[in-house]
Amino acid sequence: MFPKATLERLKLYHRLLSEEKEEYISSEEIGGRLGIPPEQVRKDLSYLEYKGKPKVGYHVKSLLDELNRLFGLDKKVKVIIVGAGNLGTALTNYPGFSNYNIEIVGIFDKDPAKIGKKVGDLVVLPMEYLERVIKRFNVEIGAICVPKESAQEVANLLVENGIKAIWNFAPALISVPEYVIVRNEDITLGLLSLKHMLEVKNTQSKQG
Amino acid sequence: MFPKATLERLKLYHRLLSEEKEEYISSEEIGGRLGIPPEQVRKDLSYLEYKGKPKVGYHVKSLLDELNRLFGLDKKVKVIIVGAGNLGTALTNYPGFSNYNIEIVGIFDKDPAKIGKKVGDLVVLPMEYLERVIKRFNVEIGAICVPKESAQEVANLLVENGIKAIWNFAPALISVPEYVIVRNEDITLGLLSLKHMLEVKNTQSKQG
DNA sequence: TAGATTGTTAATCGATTAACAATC
DNA sequence: TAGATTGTTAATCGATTAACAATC
Repeated sequence: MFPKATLERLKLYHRLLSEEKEEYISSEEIGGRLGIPPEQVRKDLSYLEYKGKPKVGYHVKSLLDELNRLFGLDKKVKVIIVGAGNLGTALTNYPGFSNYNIEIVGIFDKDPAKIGKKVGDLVVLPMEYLERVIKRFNVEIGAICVPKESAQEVANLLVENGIKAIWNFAPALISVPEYVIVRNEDITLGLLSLKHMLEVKNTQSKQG
Repeated sequence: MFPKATLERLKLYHRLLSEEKEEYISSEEIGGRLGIPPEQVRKDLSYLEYKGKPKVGYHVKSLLDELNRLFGLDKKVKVIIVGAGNLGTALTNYPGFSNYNIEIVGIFDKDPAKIGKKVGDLVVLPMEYLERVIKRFNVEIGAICVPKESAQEVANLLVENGIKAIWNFAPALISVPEYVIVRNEDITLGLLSLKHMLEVKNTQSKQG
């Protein structure tokens, strides 16, 4: 397939194109807005089936369609969320997901105080309902929004019940069988990057 | 300095070492747990001042100290959060931040219904207090937890008030002067990765 | 000492950049 | 047609891997 780095940039192009109002866009324009050299943009897009038009640029809608297909956005995917704390609630209520053709069909918690509470259109269910909901709605993705101490336990439960991919928001390493996809969204890693950049900048300004 | 890819892995080593109970750890062990070849681990660690001991491995505490210094975790940094919705609340209440030597000193919202509400030990303040809090506490990082429509507006406000780094949780591109550091935590990009991996796996299993 | 593990140099691989040809 | 922009090939650069020397 294409380079890992290219895939990362294709995600950025996708976001940019989703908000683009013009009919055509050039590699110069895309690159300029994202801070990426236009040659790189063209190279990246050359991996796709869709071809741009010399002198005109890339047809936004066609290119977006191609990227949607690539990212599987043309197929609906069901998601459940485990953990009805602030993060799980934020995720459930996130307004942008409809654009990505995913549907949140359940939110779970083990805390009796949270069970029965309404979160958006959903009602927080006890963990015992996990299996039923996964099977009934054919859920493919499970999001882990529990404290890191319970992350592995929840991961095991999701795997046992046939979930295909885990979206892990807990700042913890989880181990799963190799056939299960894991995507980690550990904000503490982001924080390390930020602090590092601040640190580098501070020491540079002292030296320079 | 060292490669960008190395820095990313150093963050993973940092997280792993923070939870390690043994006194020494080998590159084999680190790599095994993170799915990284041990040669790569040694190469990465060779960029640091700290040296491991042949036949013994790396002294966990010393290595962690070195990484803490590298990431600027030995210096306290103040953070404010703009947006007191579920995400801003989740971030404010996040229990792990004390380990990273950051302190959340304020949470802001423009919604009168949210102002005055308690979030952890803090009280949600109106936007007018932003400047005062930033100056008073010498705040370096501002986290944007508002809907994407307001993200740029908030970013401008933060920049005007002298914030050094922006931690952007809104799924939007924001533009800031080049001297301001931006770290984007756009979960919609993570979602694209997940859907792509599912898509690839599904088409592979159909073909294979 | 022998053996295990780190550290480093060289070789390979992959990604980016530059140059230019193709094309509308 | 001339000019602008894409697409592609080749050259460069950077990161990973392999091999092995250093060392406790």
